[in-house]
Amino acid sequence: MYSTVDKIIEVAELQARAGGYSALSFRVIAKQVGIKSASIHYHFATKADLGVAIAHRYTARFEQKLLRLAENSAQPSDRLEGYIALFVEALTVDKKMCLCGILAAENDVLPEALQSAVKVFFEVNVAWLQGALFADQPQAKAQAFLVLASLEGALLMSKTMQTDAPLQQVCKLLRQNCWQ
Amino acid sequence: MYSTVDKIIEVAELQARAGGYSALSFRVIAKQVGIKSASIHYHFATKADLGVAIAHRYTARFEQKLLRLAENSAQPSDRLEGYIALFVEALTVDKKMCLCGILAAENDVLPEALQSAVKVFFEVNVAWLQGALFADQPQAKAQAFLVLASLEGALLMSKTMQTDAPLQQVCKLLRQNCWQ
DNA sequence: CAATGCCTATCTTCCGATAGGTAGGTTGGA
DNA sequence: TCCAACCTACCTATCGGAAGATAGGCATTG
Repeated sequence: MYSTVDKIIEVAELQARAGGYSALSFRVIAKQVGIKSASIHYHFATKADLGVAIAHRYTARFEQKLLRLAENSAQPSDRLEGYIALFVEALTVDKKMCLCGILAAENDVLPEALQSAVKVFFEVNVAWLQGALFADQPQAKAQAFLVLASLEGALLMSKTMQTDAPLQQVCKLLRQNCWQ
Repeated sequence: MYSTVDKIIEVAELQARAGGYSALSFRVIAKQVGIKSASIHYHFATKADLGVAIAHRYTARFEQKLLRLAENSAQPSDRLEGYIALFVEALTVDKKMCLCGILAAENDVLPEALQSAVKVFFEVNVAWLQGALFADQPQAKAQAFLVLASLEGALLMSKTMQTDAPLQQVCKLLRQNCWQ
């Protein structure tokens, strides 16, 4: 079904989305995958390599969803709804942070290659929001920043405050204010 | 001048604001303070105790600033400006994250007492924003969530993207949209 | 036969934590 | 006034464990 590499990345991503890069443990990942920790080094030479692989896969998946979203929804408001759903699902279904949100918080102690990978995630999102939601608007980029920042921040707050309220309320205001 | 305890908390806070709770190291803190790592245990029995102490001091300081801000500014728009400045300073002066922003990201792997301390920080901020900025407005709480979430998120993005732009643009939109 | 994909065993380094010691200051009773 | 008891604020030395990483071995597969 899934290759060992895929399983490693999958397990590692869930772990990173709970505790960040520093919470990644080869031994814990190995136990969950059903192999030995030394075997992970066969697929990923260093922990930094594993981190970058997780971020790349996460970003690629996100990009695919954005692509489909733009295809299936012509109206900016529908696209916003779809975009919001990505973050709401992270909280309610996975009950986890956005991977790149949590990695961004650790930025200062991340390997350089991983910092770059996280940066790409944000650039991709901002570019998409700018083009697919706010095209032709004078402050398109600022709007894009606001949508992404408020969703990432609301995710943080909802996790910590143990209630969906921050994310739900932020989404509500985004829907109201984005094109009034 | 400063007591050893104060120095420990100060150094630890800076460390936590760079790499989070898991990046706190008794040995590194001790070296910077000029004592031995075992001595920290005299003041803080466990790492969790130290973490809680940092969060408490951080929240207390923040509360004092909010209090002064409400005293010195009567207009909501002036208060927003002062509130925004707190986050802009964190990025441009300290070049660090908001402590509770970064701790919130690690929420799932934090000691329970520290989770609660971080939660209090958010509650304090939301309550202040709600009362001091959006009093009498129908969606006061939602507005408060949006301001705090977008600032925390923008801080994350600006650190990662290595440019002030996200935070600056988000601030600009907050100023424009909060009471239009 | 060689490459693939795992294994065991082990290394060094770092971690938080503990035990026990000590210098210096404070306090209280004779 | 003096001495003993105690407290404060460190110290040295060490513990057990977990971390990432490496070397080398051993099946399976093409």
